Amino acid sequence: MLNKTRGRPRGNPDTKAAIAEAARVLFLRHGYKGTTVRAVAAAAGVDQALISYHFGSKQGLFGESLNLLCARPGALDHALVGDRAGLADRLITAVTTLWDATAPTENRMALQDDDTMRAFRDYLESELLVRLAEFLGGPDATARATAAVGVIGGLIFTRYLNPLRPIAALTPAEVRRVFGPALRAAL
Amino acid sequence: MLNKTRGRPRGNPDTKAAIAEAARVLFLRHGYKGTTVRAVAAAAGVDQALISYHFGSKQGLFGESLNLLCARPGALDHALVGDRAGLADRLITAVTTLWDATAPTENRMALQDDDTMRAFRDYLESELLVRLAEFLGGPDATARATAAVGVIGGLIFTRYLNPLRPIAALTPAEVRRVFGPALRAAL
DNA sequence: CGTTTTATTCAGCACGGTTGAATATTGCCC
DNA sequence: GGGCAATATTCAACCGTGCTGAATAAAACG
Repeated sequence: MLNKTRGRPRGNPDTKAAIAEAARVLFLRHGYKGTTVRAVAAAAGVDQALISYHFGSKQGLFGESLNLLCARPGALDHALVGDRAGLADRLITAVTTLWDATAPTENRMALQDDDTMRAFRDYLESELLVRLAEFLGGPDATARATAAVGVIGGLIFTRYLNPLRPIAALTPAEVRRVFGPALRAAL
Repeated sequence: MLNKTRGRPRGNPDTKAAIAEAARVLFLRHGYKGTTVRAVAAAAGVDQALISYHFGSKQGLFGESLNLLCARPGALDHALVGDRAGLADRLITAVTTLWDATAPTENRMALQDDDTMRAFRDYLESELLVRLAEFLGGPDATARATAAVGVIGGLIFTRYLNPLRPIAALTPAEVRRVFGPALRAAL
């Protein structure tokens, strides 16, 4: 696209990382649909085709550049150790700290397109739910984990994805107080 | 597209309604992104251009063909009369019957449309929340109503808007059993 | 050194939403 | 009732998007 000579470049620049970084910024700012492959390529100073080459598809780019952030594996891990009594509070705290950090108020609505939803869903379903059930143990572990995921999903939805003013305005401590009983009941 | 003579057709066929109906079916079956304007036009037996003409845009079509179903006002009203003990169950039942009816089993769609989200949010915020707080009464009525809306929002989100398989697969009775404790705790 | 592998640009395809022009029908007004 | 604007429709084309295959140049490896 831009007169950079064809063929492999000199040195070994980590172009893939550069693309991923540019993509991360743009995805957070404009959402999935609002970010074109060409725009990412331009921001990274490379040709559009490189994205397909390195990441296979726009989906792949999205996953590799953002999943680390949103569905950061192990982000909730330290909530899943310790006593059962404090579990609910630890989970809520983990959720609020994680999301309050990654989504700085303005850019929350950008996470509303369907591909983000899918990534998020997969995370809740195959990561959080099974881990929780594992941690809980017992006969109705799955049912209780399901209920808990429902409550946590509700928190994330009503506070971050489609923020209701009264819920988004709460401080983390208030969130704990408001959602705590429900989550404890679910577990 | 198909050799139908150009210009205005005979009689006054309600083509706009036909398009909306075809769109409703396809949107429910394939979701927003998976439904092309051309496909809707073909299903309705008209030219693609007509949908821009009648609805302005694909978004507009989406809104007009589906919004009526989701934001049905007063749908939860009869849950808000009666004793406090059965309130949680009545609310959950109202939600499941309402949404199970509008989205035929398998193909729950992802409502990622901005306008739909906003309408839904406004409904939860200014209808359900204040009504609930009113019904509950007492000093911390608002806090408890907020928590309840969070739980209900979680149910709707994880079962209908962005359906997690384990939750979407539950029967209404199971939903009551799983979400009941959390909602009762919130109230 | 020669060969294979890898990283890159370039040109272009296929598809999706939208638009402007052409055209036929209805509905209104005198 | 006849003329004329408004309306509803098709057709053809545009522009942006994600993606792909060919060409090419540097690196990696023997």
